[in-house]
Amino acid sequence: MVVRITLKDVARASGVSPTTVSFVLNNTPGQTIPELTRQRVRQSATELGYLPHSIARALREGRSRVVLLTTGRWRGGQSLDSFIAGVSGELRARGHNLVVHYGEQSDESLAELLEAVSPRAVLDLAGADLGQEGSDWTDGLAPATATQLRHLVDRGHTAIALALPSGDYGALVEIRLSQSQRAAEALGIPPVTPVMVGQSRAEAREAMRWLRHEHPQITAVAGFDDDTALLAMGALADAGVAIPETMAVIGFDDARHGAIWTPALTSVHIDAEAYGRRAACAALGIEPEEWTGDPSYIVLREST
Amino acid sequence: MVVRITLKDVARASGVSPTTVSFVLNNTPGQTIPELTRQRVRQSATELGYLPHSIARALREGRSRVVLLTTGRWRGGQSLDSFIAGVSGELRARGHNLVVHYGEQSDESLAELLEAVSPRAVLDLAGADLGQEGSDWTDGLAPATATQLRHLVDRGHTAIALALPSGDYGALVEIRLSQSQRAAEALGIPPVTPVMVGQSRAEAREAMRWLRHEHPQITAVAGFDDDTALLAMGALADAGVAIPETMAVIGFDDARHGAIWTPALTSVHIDAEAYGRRAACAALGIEPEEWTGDPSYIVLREST
DNA sequence: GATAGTCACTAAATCGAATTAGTAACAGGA
DNA sequence: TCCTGTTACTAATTCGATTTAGTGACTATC
Repeated sequence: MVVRITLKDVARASGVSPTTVSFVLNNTPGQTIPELTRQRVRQSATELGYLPHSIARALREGRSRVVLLTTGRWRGGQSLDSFIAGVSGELRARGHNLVVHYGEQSDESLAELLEAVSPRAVLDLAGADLGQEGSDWTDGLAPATATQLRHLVDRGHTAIALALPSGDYGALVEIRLSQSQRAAEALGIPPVTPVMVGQSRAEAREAMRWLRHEHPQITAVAGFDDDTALLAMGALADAGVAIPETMAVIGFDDARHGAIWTPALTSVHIDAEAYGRRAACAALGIEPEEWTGDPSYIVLREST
Repeated sequence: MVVRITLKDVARASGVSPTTVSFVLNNTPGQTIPELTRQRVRQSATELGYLPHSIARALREGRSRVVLLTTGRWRGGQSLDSFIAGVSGELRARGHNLVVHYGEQSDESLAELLEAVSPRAVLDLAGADLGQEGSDWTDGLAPATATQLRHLVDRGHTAIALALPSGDYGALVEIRLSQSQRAAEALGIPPVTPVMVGQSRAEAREAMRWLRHEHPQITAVAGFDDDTALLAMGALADAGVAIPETMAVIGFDDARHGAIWTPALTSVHIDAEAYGRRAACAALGIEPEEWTGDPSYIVLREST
């Protein structure tokens, strides 16, 4: 930190010019430098503990080797954590770093941030990348959605409701719904019945009352996420409905606290690391590695 | 992005040298520049939409106007969110930006990250800043801890257990415990009884059985956090204990899902924004603004 | 009228790495 | 012998803002 080792220092130590050092350390193609010299340079670089000053490099190259991830209002959930871990790991392996900007941001502050970091790329979970279908991340949810419904179908349920939250989840609610309908079709069951459970226990009770009155044939509720599922499950319990005997409930994205409940909530665990790695490759403009199948699985607890 | 407006452009537009522009825009002290010229410069700067290129600036100044927050394993909770919001807001107001690095990091990758971002300062929640007593953030929890116990005392409880999690919470468990003991003393009640509820429902049941057998006089459980409190509450419910009549339960840090439970969990809401702002000032080496009292309050639900 | 002091500026160096445009030195072919 | 090509390098410029060290022009003082 205090004394910075620069290209010049390495050049001096190895008896060549800074230019040559740069050529060697960057493996600049089209340069004819004998192996002996290369070794000398590399050795004194490691001996001195040379680390390229990335700000200088960024100034020259016009952008830094940092990728910025903005999450917007998106919060929590196991899958976000593993997604971030995946992005971060992949980027690191490719000489880059991940940096996360939290919270919703105005366009203005985003511009400032871009200025401040000059990232190589931006992964915007809040905006385009999450909001519209077709991104890796949202497409990644489709198999998980299918996993959720398949579990219920495997247990003999065919009339299924999808509990949806109200509040600021952006386009994600729509996406999950349409993915569920597609999955239902593929599984050969009738379309799922969407039901808004709102944010509070009272709203959820009302919603469940409506559901059981209007759709008495329904025997299972799939949740938009674990909180939504828990809200529905609590409301059903309040109404004296036996879970899972009369009504099965399954969550989504395996938030830790689903396990604490009585009955403990069955959920879909999404290993989003693979998506994270793919997203990282996409951000760097690299062809992503081969796809290794669907990384979502059921965490079986008591509610189904 | 594509066409960058530089100091030179502003200089050309306003008919002065880049030096003068820099002096004007940075309000460099000790410079005698008439107000008329200043206005001219400032006007063409805004007209052209000039934004200083912070990488160039960082290169010159030796560090960027970014503050890095590393969270380590610390996860979730309302208060982390508001803490981050506070830090972020304060920094922005002072011309800086916050960037969060998630996940535990090796020293090596931290060094890399520092290289990549050259932050003005680092706020390390995982390490020193969180782990040891005496930091703003952990000291900030003391009044919240007192709030938690005071609520129980106000409701007539004097024999109180503190439910603690197992797992990787670092020094925070110790800190909360010692703060609780201090608060208990100040409130004139006997020391709280620590009880490890573990991670699973089964462990929690065992812990609650032990607690009720060994300390039958205890009438209230305070949680390390909401998940811990919920775990304890679920175990008590399993054992047929009436909540809050026989045993009151209160959480900490008001995670959203506490409200979904039956009975809904009373908790302590911590408005950590103020702490965040103070932490930001500390990071920038600025004397923080005046302290405006304890920003924690009780969210009263059904469990107390 | 010489000197000092302010005013209103500017030229040039600087931060560190990347890169373009070279240049000596030598080899091989016509 | 001259010319072309290759090898093994290097000098100098660039990225954009900051900052030091000036420089003329003018005013005030002795």
